[in-house]
Amino acid sequence: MLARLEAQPRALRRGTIVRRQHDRAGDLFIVQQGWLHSFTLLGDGSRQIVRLHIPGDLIGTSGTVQAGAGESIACLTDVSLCTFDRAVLRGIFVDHPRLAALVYQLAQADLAALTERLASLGRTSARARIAALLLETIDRLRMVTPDLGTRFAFPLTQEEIGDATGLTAVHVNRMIRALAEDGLIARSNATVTLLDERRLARIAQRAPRTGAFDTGWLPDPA
Amino acid sequence: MLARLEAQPRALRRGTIVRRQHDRAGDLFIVQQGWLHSFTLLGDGSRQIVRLHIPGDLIGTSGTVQAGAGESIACLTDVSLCTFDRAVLRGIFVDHPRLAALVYQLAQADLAALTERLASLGRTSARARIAALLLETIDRLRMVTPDLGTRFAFPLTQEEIGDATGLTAVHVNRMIRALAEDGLIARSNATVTLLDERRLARIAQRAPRTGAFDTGWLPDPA
DNA sequence: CGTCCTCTTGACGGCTTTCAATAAAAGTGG
DNA sequence: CCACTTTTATTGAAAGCCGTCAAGAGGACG
Repeated sequence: MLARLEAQPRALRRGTIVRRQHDRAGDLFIVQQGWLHSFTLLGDGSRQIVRLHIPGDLIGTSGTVQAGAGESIACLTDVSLCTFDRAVLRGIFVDHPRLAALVYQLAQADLAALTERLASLGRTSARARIAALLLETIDRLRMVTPDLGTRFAFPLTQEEIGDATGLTAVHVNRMIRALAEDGLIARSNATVTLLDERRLARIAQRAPRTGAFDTGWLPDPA
Repeated sequence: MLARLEAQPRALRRGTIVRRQHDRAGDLFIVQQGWLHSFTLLGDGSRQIVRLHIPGDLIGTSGTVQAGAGESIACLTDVSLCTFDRAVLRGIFVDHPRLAALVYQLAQADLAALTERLASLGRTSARARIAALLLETIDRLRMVTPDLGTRFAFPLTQEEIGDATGLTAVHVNRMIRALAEDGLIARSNATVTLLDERRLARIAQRAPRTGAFDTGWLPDPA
């Protein structure tokens, strides 16, 4: 069933807008390669990046509630994307209850991530927000690549980092630079190395991570 | 099926903590009366209120992903709460696919709400955040009470409003007071009246609201 | 009737934004 | 592979929004 969803990938260039806020949005996507971000535009034109998407993510699910998408989705890098209609979701809910419950768990995981980001934007300093963004990102990458070290590609401009953390690009620059001077991170090209995750976590005011998905309550495999 | 979930309500006093962050959390709740809020505590002790819960809400769903709850839940007023085990959810996914899809839509609606709040905290002023909180609240109340006017009970202290909007209680006071002086809202006791929703929406930098739930893709009723 | 919580107000300081200018890097077309 | 353009990164100075600190008033509750 899952394999069927990942048929016919589509190739998209960096900068491509996959979906625009308020578009009719019946499609879902699975990211096969590359990074994307979903974002909202406010009345004054400012942008808030809500979520980063990496390979393996199921995205575009907001179209399952209301016909109009609540957020835009765009490519941060060149991307390979698999598309399917939300009618396929119906089939999953009808014929594959365990898989449906897993999809539900994905939504709950997204909620948990947004919860954490909300606390970061609402209650922590610029320095803390950037540390939190880096830690969240490496954590997510490690779910896909468990043997990932402390170094990873991070294809965001400082302006995009600002839009993700609620800061200006100028201040992002100062804070990143300060983190580097303090020996907490190192940068080269679009790659970041976390030199002291323990201390970064403290700076980010991070609550201790909880473990893996709990599949105990799920329906039995069909 | 739904009626079965709302059996045996439990009465809780204002201030009661229903669930604590990192607790084992297998239960779900449906709010029958009263308001609650879910929140996270950060490393430095500051609090971020993530979500307000009103009668009709299905809450505590984060426990369906990981054994440890990611957020705490507490009562803002005296509350009447219906509890059921998440094993019941399994039954829904197996035997009631349409209902399961509706539960999934609820999670997506929560995601959309959090998305909007994230943009509010990340990209708007103190004045805008408070306007946004009031508008979001009245919109949600209207989903349950369509004939609600412009006046509603709002049982949050200014400190709690601050924790919801990422501001200090002192500054919340100044902004609320300013909104009242500008003829945008009126207050008495724990009740708020929105005097000019159009202008409030502009101040809040709000994206235009999208319509009702789209149930077109859902499985047919059993 | 006292205590605690909540609301209110003023002064001051700091973190972040804004404005502006330059350097460096990346992308483009010849 | 080289000019040229556009994007991105970097740095400084000044202003502003919001936080912190402090103190007092009003209400709720026991």
